[in-house]
Amino acid sequence: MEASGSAFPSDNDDEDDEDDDTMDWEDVALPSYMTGAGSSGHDEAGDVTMAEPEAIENEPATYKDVEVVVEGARRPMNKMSKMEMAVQRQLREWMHNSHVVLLISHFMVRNNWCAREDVQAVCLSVIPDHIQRQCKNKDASRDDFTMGIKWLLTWWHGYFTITGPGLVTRSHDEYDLREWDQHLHDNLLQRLGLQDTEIVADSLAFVNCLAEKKGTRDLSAQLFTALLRTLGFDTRLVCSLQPVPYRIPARRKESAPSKKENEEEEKDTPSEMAFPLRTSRATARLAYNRGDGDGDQVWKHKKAKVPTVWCEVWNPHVQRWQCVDPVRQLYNEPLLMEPGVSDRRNLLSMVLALECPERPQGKKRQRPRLCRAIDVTRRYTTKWQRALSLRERDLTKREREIGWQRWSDVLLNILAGSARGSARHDADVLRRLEREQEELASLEKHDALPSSLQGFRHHPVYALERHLKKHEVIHPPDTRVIGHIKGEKIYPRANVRTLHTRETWIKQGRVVRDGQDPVKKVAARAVTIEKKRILEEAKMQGNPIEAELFGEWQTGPYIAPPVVDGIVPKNAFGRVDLFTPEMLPKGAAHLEIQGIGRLARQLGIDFAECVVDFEFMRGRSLPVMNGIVVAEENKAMLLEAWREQEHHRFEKEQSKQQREAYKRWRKLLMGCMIDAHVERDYGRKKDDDNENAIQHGNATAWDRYLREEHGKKNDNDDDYAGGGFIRENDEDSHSAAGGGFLQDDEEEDDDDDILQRSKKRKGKGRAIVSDDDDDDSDSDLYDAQADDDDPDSDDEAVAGGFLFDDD
DNA sequence: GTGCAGTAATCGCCTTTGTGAAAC
DNA sequence: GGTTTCACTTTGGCGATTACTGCA
Repeated sequence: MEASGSAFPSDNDDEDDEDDDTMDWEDVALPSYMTGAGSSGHDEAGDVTMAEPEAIENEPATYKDVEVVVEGARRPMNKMSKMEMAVQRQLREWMHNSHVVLLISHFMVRNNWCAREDVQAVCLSVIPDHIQRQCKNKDASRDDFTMGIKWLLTWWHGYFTITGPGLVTRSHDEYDLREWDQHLHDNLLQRLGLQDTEIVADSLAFVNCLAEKKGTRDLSAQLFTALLRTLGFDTRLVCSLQPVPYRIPARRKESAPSKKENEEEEKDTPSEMAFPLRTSRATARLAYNRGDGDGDQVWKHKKAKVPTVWCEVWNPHVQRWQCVDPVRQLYNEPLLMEPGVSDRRNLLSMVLALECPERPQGKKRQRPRLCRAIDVTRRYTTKWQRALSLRERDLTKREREIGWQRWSDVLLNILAGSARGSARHDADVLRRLEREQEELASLEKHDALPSSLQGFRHHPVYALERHLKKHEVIHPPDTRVIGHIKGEKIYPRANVRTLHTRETWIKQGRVVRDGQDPVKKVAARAVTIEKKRILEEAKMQGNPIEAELFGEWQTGPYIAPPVVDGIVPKNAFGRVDLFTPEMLPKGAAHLEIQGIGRLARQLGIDFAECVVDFEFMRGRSLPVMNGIVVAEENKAMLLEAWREQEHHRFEKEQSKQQREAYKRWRKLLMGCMIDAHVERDYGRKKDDDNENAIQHGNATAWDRYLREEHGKKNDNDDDYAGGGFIRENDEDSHSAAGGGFLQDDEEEDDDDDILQRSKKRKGKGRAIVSDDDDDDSDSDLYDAQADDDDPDSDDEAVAGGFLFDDD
């Protein structure tokens, strides 16, 4: 064979040559970029270099009738893989969830401040007398109650100046994480204009804002909550959380800027993006920048954008919580607290009402208990489903199947339940809570018929045919039509049924009954390479394959053929499908033990591997196995054999370990003996000033080792009783009572001797014993002398292990 | 301000039965 | 030499959904 610069070739190895002689090779001419001929083939140093990718792409190589075209990169460089996207998505979710927790903590701290006695004392000093007098009559009648709140709202409107919006929603893009790394301590928030609310260090600074009479909308609502509590109103601080979204908005292609984009560009500083208002932005900005007193009127106007913090007061006359917006002077107008759809700085997803924290009775200085936070979102939104979707992504099908709960649901349950469990609420408060929950639940159920087509999408009660998914159908066909909208029929959502292919039904343990016609046919889909080829071929022949879909009413439970004479019925692949436990053949047993199939084969027992699922890898579908299926009558025998085999294996393993241990000990001892021999025969010939030689005399290395170890022990503890090797020549100097090897020249280590010796030292020693009954400490030091009268304590002190001997 | 249609982007679901090398 | 175990690798297309824009 000749290879003219071929990359597949032939080293001049003799063996290779022999093999090559039997093969029919063909000479081919390689293009210049592969042979290295031409200018780019070798660099000046003579190293082989790669040709430019463009050259490869532009120069198709032709080998007789075969054309090879090297394609460029299939995926654009900036496009993320699915896995990268999943990682990014996970990161965003963690950021979102963390932000939610931090915001709740923030509002809980503020809520606690609103309940402090020192804060309320300052509040009382600023509230005019006539309002205080009016509020004292709040329990007299419904009108007095309402009037007290309205007077307070009016006074507050003139008293407090709004300087900013408070916390708002910001997108991921606005937080440049690279900058965070570099300037974390550089008050970056303020510099980037992301400081939406004032920094209040403690309750003193908080109440100082009341004296300064100005602050953000958030602060206004928080201080107003403190005022209401001061006047004896049962008040909750309500906050609509504005965390960073877990979803990234769709990135638009670069095109001519729209009108709105142009408007955005007009903004001078990032901070102004945080103040969206329906009233002219320019007016608000000018007023705010000037710092004149009228600027805040823009925030307080009834048509101003909705704030994210407000209050709720319990009205005993109507037995309901009523909302109070101190910023816009609104009372009991819950639906006006919902932000407009165009307001992207205020997304209503989770509204929490923080109750007044209880202070433990008789302990004024003690911290208040954790306050209860109730999810009251449904009271303030007409778009409940949208609020839920903004909270958190839906669980995937798999997550639902394995019983996961939404993170936000778990969190809200904890927030609502923790205080319920810990605080001492009277029956009245609990009843009030239950009633509120019922009221909120009914708000969801009694949704009015939507007025737009879009409103029917995902509606829990109603459905339109146009919104049915690919695998959905209205069943039965003669379902009663509830009404019409713009000429389209409205059906009950309960009659929307999901369809599946035969294979999908089998995975759910159901099988399509004989003679059933498919309800719907859709284009078949393929994922595996093999299936794709089949589909493509069918398409080219003009007969595209369609997938047949069936409804649950057309299926019945899957019943596998039974076991006969110990033989397990198998599918075409020699296995048993066991996607659900009900699919187990009658008379069979499922053994979920890995490797038991081998034993069954050895014993001549018929069995089949179990397929419980499929997974996808490299464009192929692979079955997921879990154990085997055998005939029920063989189960006991097989399990017994398995136990025996395991026992045998365990013993074998143990003896192997033991052999290994002996081997290592032998090696160590042999080494020591050789060392000792060398030392004895040649060591003494060394220099006389070698201290070791003089000191140890004829002692072997093993002896020296033991002495050194012994010496170390003496340095650490005068008496060692924990175990190991101890050589004892002097009774008074050492004692070993805890275990291990005791070598005593004069006496055997019987218990009486040990007790006697320990009693000699009793006056001096102490032992560490543990006392599990004592909650305050895990272990206590007992003075042995103090327990002189208790004979049991003597034993315990000895057996405890540590004896300190002053000798 | 609201709803609708169109567009673009994200994201979840569907699919459905291996292979070769190393270890035992 | 036969059998078992382990590692390999993280598709990709389509439909549903959502955000956004312009228009009525």
